[in-house]
Amino acid sequence: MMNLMHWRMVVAVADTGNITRAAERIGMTQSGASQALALIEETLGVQLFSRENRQTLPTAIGLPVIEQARTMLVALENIRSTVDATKDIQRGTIRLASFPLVLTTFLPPLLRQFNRLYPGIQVVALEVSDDEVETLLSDGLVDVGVALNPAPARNAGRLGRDAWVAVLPGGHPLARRSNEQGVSLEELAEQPFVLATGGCSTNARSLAADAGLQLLDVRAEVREWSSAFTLVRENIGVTLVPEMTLPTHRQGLRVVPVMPRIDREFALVVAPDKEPSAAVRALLGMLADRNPCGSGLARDGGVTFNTFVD
Amino acid sequence: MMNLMHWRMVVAVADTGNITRAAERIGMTQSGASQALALIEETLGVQLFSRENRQTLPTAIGLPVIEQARTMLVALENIRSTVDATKDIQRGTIRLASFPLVLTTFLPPLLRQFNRLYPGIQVVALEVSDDEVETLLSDGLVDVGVALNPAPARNAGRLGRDAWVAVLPGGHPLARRSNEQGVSLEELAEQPFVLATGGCSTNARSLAADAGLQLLDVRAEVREWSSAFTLVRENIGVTLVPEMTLPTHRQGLRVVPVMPRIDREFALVVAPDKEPSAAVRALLGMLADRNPCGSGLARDGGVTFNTFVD
DNA sequence: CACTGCCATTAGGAATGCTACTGCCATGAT
DNA sequence: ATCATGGCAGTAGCATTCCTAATGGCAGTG
Repeated sequence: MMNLMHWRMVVAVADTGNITRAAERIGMTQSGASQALALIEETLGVQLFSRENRQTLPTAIGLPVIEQARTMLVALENIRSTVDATKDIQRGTIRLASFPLVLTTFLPPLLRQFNRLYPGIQVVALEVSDDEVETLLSDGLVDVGVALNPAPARNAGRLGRDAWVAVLPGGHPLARRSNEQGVSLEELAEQPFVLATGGCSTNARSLAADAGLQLLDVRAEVREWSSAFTLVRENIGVTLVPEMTLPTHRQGLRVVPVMPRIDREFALVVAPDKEPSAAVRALLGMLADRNPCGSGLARDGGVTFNTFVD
Repeated sequence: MMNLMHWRMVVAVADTGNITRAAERIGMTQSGASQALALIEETLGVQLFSRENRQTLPTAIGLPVIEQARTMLVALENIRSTVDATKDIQRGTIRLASFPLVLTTFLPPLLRQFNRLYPGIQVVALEVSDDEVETLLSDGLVDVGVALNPAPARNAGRLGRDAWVAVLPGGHPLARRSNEQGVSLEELAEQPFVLATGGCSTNARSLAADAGLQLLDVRAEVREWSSAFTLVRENIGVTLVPEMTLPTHRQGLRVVPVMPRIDREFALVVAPDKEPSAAVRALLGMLADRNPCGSGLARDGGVTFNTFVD
């Protein structure tokens, strides 16, 4: 009763009204068909067909049973077509370009879940500077990239947003500012400064320049955020970093919001005027699914990686 | 992929997120579960689950497949409950009382089809006179009986109707009557008469009496219809019989309608104020199914029988 | 490091399921 | 009557499937 082949027999007999023809339709012996039927009837304890003289017809109990058997076979057929219809997301490769910050914060959980849902699709993440992403996309060297504040018209999958915050030594005069008041970019630019880039062209210096300012007293320029925090602890200067790069242990540090806020949004984008592959659409679809419901995306920073492999 | 047990595994894994627990839920080894899953995935050529660190979760393709698998299992469960719910029509006996005419005409095809649809139910037919049926019913000696012109209020299954016709020797004066004009009961009652009863108390004599007449010249009284036809052929007299008893070969006979028509309706009835069994309800249900659509009930007379056995 | 939870793999034995063959029954033709 | 035919059931045996038991690998965790 647990063998779907037997139920195929039941349906075939119902269709043909004849065990012998049902058997050859399925490609089996008449004997096997007869046995299959008998086995099912015995297991159910019910006669499903009346063996008439020249035909084998369903009984009153057989009729609804046959209907359910058809349902089972239709479901099986649906499974087959579902699998066939999803051939394009069964295997494949997505080349992804991202700058380090997002690559180590937003992307890991996303790509982890993507890899869970689409284990056949390999995501190759390329760590680049933020200003290289668009070039790679339009050159077709990557399929999807991380963009900052993308144009709304663009087919983008929102990853999240973050704000820049000031990090000061514990004893610094500005460290007494309340979280509500915060500090301004002007105030920060005047302080002895530890410039951290995180490998990004968007950094404290470019932000200041955007605001018509310049950092007046840069005491150090480092690539790693963690290096900057160490230097701030040592009272070398203040720094300005994306909120999400903050370490969990912050002894000796004071984090103060920048006012007015400097926000930016991260999103996955594809090359304009290019049809994304089914795999890429699946990746963007995951973001579309989860963003309306708000986050669900846990922070999971600190991981360094280049490739997600099946 | 053709083994429903495997699909039970798939669903159980989806439910528990854990192959080991799924296995013990179904009462199988972890090893077997793992193999079942692997077999299905291999046959489909698709990975349905991602083996995460501590749980086994469905992939994007797995999700719809699992849904269809559930459909299959639900259908199987429906089959089980259908069978359970029809225990009362799987075996049983119906005692049926009928007078010979209906027993040999309307009932054989009906009971044949009933036996096909409900092979577990034995129908024991009792051949009685028409006036005994109601007694047997109310005494509980039979479950269902054939009635003539039952009250509309009664829970009855219509079998069909027939009309009485006159059968005359070929050279008889009344034999020249057109089918439209027919002959009247009065005219017939005056003729030399062959009285055929068919074992029924409703016969030519009782019909005449109902009309305030009497048969003036009864030359023979026989039980078998066929005997009456022979006697009519021999010019012994005329006779009055139910239409359906007419032989197929009618050489030497002239069949003329009786005007005004004398009709009667046959129906299966149960004892009043008694709840019929499920088996009897099934039998009456068959008549209800077929009567609105008009007949379909082929004539199949001439068979003498008492019992229909599986 | 040991330990645990979870899964895959292997080998072997049991059960299942199919085929080939035979027999039975009813029907219909000769 | 007899035979031929069509359809189903029963049996033996073989091939396959499928399950269990045991082992090993891998990733977290104390």
